[in-house]
Amino acid sequence: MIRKKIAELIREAYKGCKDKGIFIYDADIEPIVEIPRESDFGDYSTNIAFILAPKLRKSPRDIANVLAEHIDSKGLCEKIDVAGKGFINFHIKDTVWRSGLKDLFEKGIDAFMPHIGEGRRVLIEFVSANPTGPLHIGHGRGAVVGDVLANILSSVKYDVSREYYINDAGRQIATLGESTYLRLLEIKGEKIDFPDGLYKGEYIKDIAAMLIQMGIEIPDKRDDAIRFLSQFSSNIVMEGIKKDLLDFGVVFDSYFRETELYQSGMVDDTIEGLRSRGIAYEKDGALWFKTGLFEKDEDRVLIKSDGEKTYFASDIAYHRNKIKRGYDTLIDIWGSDHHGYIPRLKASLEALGEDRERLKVILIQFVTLLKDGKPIGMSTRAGQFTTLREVLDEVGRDAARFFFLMRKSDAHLEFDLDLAKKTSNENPVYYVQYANARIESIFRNAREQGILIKGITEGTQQPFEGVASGKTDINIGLLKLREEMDLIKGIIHFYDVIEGSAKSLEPHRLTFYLIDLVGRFHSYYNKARILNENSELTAARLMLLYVLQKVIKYGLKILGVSAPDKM
RNA sequence: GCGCCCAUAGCUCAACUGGACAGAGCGUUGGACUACGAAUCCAAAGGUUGCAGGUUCGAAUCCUGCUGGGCGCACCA
Repeated sequence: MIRKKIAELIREAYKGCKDKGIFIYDADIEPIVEIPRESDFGDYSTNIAFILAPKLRKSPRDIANVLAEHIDSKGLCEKIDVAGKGFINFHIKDTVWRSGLKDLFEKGIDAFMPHIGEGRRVLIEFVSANPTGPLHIGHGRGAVVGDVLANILSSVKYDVSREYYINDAGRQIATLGESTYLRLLEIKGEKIDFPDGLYKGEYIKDIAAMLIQMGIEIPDKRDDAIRFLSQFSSNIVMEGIKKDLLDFGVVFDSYFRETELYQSGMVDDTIEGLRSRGIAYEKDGALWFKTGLFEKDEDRVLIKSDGEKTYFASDIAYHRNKIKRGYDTLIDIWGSDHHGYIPRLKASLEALGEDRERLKVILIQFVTLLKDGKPIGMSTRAGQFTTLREVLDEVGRDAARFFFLMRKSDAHLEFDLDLAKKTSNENPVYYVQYANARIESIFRNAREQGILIKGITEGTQQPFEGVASGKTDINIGLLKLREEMDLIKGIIHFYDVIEGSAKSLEPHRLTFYLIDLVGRFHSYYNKARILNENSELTAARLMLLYVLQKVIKYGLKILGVSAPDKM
């Protein structure tokens, strides 16, 4: 909120200088306003003088001085000074921070959310694991990143949909059917030599056993049986996946099936479009896509010489379909091992006459599970992968989600099972949740002490009406400890964090913010008493905690982590 | 061989996308509860940001070349 105003002040000052003929450079400026590391450098700072220096042919320091003189802070700033070689530092008045707090108290958190996504539709496609086996830990990471990103984008008013793409047309499903078939024969007493390339997980045996238990008849002919079992097994597996996701707090708006693309003719249609534009050509009996027209990449096959279409073909059709459904931005969340696929998919969008930048791919790096300080290997083939379900059962949803959000997604993640399980100070999840519980506890004590607090409930705008002294007005001017100011500033930074997180598509920023925010609270708590002899001061401090708790809960809600009142 | 990603305190990671003296947590050492929850707080120690160059007012961040790790490069999915 304040940050934007600072940027505006700089723009105005710049314009003033331009109008006066002090600066002879016509272009508009987009000043970068940041929060300096050192508190001595003020609350906000800009490097605009450095940017302008080469254009104005003056020293940054001179430009900063002139600009600073022309900034009318409109009562926002205590002082504005020029430091270093040309930074302009803004020291915001404490009263401004406090009234920001009061605004949040009176109008609620939502009222000040930046509406940067207004009127824009986003489709986030994630997880999209083939229904051939249970979700493993890597899928879990992608699931959380996608889910939280969707929450973040929603909070800044994007119209967001979550979609799961089911590859149910390819060979993998047939392989699944074949695997089930063999297990079935095995249960019936046949000696089976299980070939490589089939799925060997225990869950296949479970499915086979289930078939027998339910007395389901399968077709006699092997091919028919496998076809039947493919469908049956993948449906069972898909149900399991949905259940895991649900328990993980991830719910999709839609499931899109690859077979639908074929049945509706969208794949053929798309291929025909590419062919007629001369972007697809035949060679060696196959149909190729001219990736080379758009990327430094090899041409790729759309239709194999045996007439079968590749995944690439259906993926193009799928993304075209997404655009047709009216989404402005397409976000795909993939495992990082698919990175090589990005150029050709973007190229295909371009080939279809779309803006390739509409597609944003977020890569999720691998997760290494640690137990007793040692990595646990995982291989789907060998059937000893570590499933999301196991991790969920082991450490719980809150810890699992939080841990996945503690790294930026394109970095490897070491997931320490033992640490995530600990209910101790080493576990950052509890650090944040504890703050909320602590605040709640203070509210409980306040009530017990007879400090009149009217409904600390959502939607009530004046929760502290009639605090002890009988006053309804809260004197926020009493909040002047350094720790109180740090906390207030932290609260107001929330909006910058959300916006930054939404623009960069980086959910982990919110996690770090929350840890930092509650750290400020814990320090404050140890420094000052909330409930004290001075009833006015008590009221002011309770109000501060009230708003703080709202922000913590809001943040945790976005992360999909619970905020228990007692723990 | 070509391409993408990563390398930051003993460990796990940040650093607002090029900003000012590189920050947290864990671990180590020392301190703070007979009033609001010690799942907390305060303090100290800990760094040539893998190496070598370059770009500029300024580089962990951008460019080049190495070293070491991950992943891609199918008429597979």
